[in-house]
Amino acid sequence: MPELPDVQVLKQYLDATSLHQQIETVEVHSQQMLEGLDAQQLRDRLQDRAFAGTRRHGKYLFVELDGGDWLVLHFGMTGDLKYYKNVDKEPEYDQILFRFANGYQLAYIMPRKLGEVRVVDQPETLIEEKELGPDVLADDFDFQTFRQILEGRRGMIKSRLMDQHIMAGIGNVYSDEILFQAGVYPRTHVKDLDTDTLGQVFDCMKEVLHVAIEHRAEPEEFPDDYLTQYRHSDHDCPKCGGPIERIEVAGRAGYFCPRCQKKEG
DNA sequence: AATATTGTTCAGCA
DNA sequence: GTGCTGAACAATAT
Repeated sequence: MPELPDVQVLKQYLDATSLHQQIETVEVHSQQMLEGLDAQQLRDRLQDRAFAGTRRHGKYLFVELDGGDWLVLHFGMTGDLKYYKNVDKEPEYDQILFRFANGYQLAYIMPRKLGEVRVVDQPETLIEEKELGPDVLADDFDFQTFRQILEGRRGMIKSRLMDQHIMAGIGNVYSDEILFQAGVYPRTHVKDLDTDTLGQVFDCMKEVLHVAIEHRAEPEEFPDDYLTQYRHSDHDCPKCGGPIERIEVAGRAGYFCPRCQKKEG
């Protein structure tokens, strides 16, 4: 479930393993995720160059090439990265392989092939093209910004949190966790949230995302009162012990506790 | 064997 | 313009 925290962990992983090594070749097992260029063109753009650094915006990871271009990686719903040397460590569903001069390789893993890989001149090019809102963990994304973005907007808070066009990074799973920690019913309309409650949502958003990153985005390691690791089982609410309910919001399954998340704002 | 997932995009509609 | 719904995309686990 690569949402912001997952992508941030992947960024740290790539930083720790794959920077400043000469790329010998790029092996493309499926072209399906390539956007705007084919396998040969991708190889030509990357060969004999090195990854120089990374940036993240929302759920997108940007990898700077030492020649100036940027590789864009989106992980869809099932994407992952793995850095390894020996064939016995080779992961399944490695759709694109970046082979380095030191014998190691970085695999772009994507079992369900709904991802995106491309090359742009600047991250801003992609951000503008996709019309992405500001990254919710950016330093200048403060409560003022959050409130202004939501001001005058219609619809339900869960939908707006997941709207990449107004703010980027939050998906289905973390929107549920944020609203659970904030004690806000997912279907509450934005216009019905008073300033205090909105502040609560904002604080929980920053908190949940930071905590998730600290725990390497692995739900099993999250604090005991987090909902994420229980959202699929028939587990009771980790805060009050009551039953967890499932609802449809914006065409997706949302999980919440009716006792802890009251319907008024 | 049908169904639920996960994110993005787009068409159609209120 | 805004937002919702449903479909499409892929492939797997249950």
